[in-house]
Amino acid sequence: MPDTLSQTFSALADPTRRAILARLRQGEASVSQLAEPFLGQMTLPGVTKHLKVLERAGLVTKGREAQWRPCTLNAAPLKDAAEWMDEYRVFMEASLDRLGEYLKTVAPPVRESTLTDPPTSPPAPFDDHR
Amino acid sequence: MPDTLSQTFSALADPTRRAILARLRQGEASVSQLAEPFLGQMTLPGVTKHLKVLERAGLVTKGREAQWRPCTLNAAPLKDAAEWMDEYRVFMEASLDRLGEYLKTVAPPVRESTLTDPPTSPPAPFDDHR
DNA sequence: TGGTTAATTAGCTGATTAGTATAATGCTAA
DNA sequence: TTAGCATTATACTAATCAGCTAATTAACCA
Repeated sequence: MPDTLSQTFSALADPTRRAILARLRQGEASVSQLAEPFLGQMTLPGVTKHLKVLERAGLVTKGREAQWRPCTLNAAPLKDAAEWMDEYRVFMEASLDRLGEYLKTVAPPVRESTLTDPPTSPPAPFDDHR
Repeated sequence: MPDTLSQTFSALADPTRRAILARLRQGEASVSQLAEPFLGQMTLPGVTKHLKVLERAGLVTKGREAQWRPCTLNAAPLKDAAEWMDEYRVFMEASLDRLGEYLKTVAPPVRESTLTDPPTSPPAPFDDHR
């Protein structure tokens, strides 16, 4: 019984599923419409399974229209994921700063604009064990 | 051979691993320090495995300090994930707007501040198949 | 040298996942 | 009522994952 956030991240951890979500940004689509780009590499039941994962994660909602199941994007669960990530925003910058420092030691500076700020998160000392 | 983004999301799809990352925001920590909060529910080798997943995803770097392996957070891979999510920002809002609309039909409005804007992404019509 | 601590490896189990092929369901239209 | 399309269900395989115990490596200290 995985928590919601894990289910969301898990659903996103597959390129086929991410492509389906990207396709749904352009609007509703039926299952076979969604499957069409993948039918070279995957069968229709395969796509159905991926859709079920997205559905379980609440990222896709399936309607009914005669024999079609128009699927729509529901990005609400992404909100939680994005909020979780926001906590790491400052560390993303810090990592890039570190990367910048590293590059400066390897290659001559190539006229970067703003790489001058002090590191945003001073590393805490490693206080041995216990 | 999963792509980088899938590896990142996959690594995040576990509460233990997310807790480890959260812990590392406060600075370096040894493996046993990281394991300590989980030792009630999990053994040390279990934590080592989770750390290996995080390491493979590039989210954690392990150093050497005598018999300890001080682990540090590397949030750089999160940058890509965050950028991927940014494409869905507008749809997160749209979902919330839809939620707001729905709530308005169910309960009397409870003095919400700004819930007045038109939907940010007009739903595209479902053009049957083909 | 031997003992202790930190961490990993190896080998196992059970659960989950991604994929397949084929069969079944449900709807529309002739 | 039957044919045909869209979708899902079933049943199977192979691979991966999360967890365990027990054993091993590696470093320190006395």
